[in-house]
Amino acid sequence: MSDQANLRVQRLRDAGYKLTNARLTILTILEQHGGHMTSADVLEEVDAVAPEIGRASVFRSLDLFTRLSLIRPTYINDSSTPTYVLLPGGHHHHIICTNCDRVIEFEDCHLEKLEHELEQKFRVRLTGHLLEFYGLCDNCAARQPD
Amino acid sequence: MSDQANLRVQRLRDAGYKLTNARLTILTILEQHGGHMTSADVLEEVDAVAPEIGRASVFRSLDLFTRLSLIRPTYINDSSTPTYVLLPGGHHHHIICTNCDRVIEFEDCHLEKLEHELEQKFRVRLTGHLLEFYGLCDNCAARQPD
DNA sequence: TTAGATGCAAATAGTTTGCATTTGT
DNA sequence: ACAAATGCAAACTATTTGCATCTAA
Repeated sequence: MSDQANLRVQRLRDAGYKLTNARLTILTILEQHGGHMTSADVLEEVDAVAPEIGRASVFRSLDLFTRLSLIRPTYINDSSTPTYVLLPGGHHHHIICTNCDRVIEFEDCHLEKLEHELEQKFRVRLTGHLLEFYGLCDNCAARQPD
Repeated sequence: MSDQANLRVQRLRDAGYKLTNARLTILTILEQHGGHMTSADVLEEVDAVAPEIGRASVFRSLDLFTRLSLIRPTYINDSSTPTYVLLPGGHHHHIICTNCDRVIEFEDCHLEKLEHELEQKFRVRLTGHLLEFYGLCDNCAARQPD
């Protein structure tokens, strides 16, 4: 198990939740897929790997992980179904083409400073963030000039 | 009609879409509510203001506006239902409490530079962005110490 | 030991589709 | 004039709930 994965398991424990087979399986699946899966993707993979785990548990786990800021639902594709994104300790940001739904990932910085400022200003405790830019990818931009 | 609103209408026209009553009504509703509405909120308001507009048109319009980067669906509350956020010309960012779902908005900067860098690096044409931080708000942080 | 989590299947939303009709340009 | 968009209602799909059973701590 990767360090990142251990960290997530730790967060589960720390928050007082049980480390069940369902939760561990789903977390592992998310990690293995690079952390970009729709709920349907997860359901399908769970069915393939551990068919004894029920639909409901998948949704319950995804909800829990979201509350713990381990993952974040976001609308990437056709909308209507969320894509869950792993929120790593580090950075994870998107450029989403609003025409063809292509996703470009990029590493970014400059946000740690802002994060600290916000924590002080609003007295919050921040555990993750997601930055998304929207627009046209190179292909779509070329085909659709002003 | 505000300048911002005019701008949005302009974007619709420019993209070659008709300026129908349904679209205009829905856009107006979004503007009037400060740009933070779930699909259910919009449906309800449409029903109150212009009951002749059908459900389907509401969803079709929200999809269109999303493709045009006028709005963005995001998971703010209980998940499962999207909240649509107006993407203004300016800034509009969130801190979302993953415990009580409170949303704190903040103005931000430092992103224009990054936006330009990304446009050049990936040859994309960006039209909007959304930055969200996740964690515990002051209330929830106080009640849930390490 | 026992509160918390699970799996199942049925119920509930939320969203999309097909098509005849209407509307903006 | 006519392609594009609408409204309706029915079809679909994704998600949630209730409850008896099981399990991690």
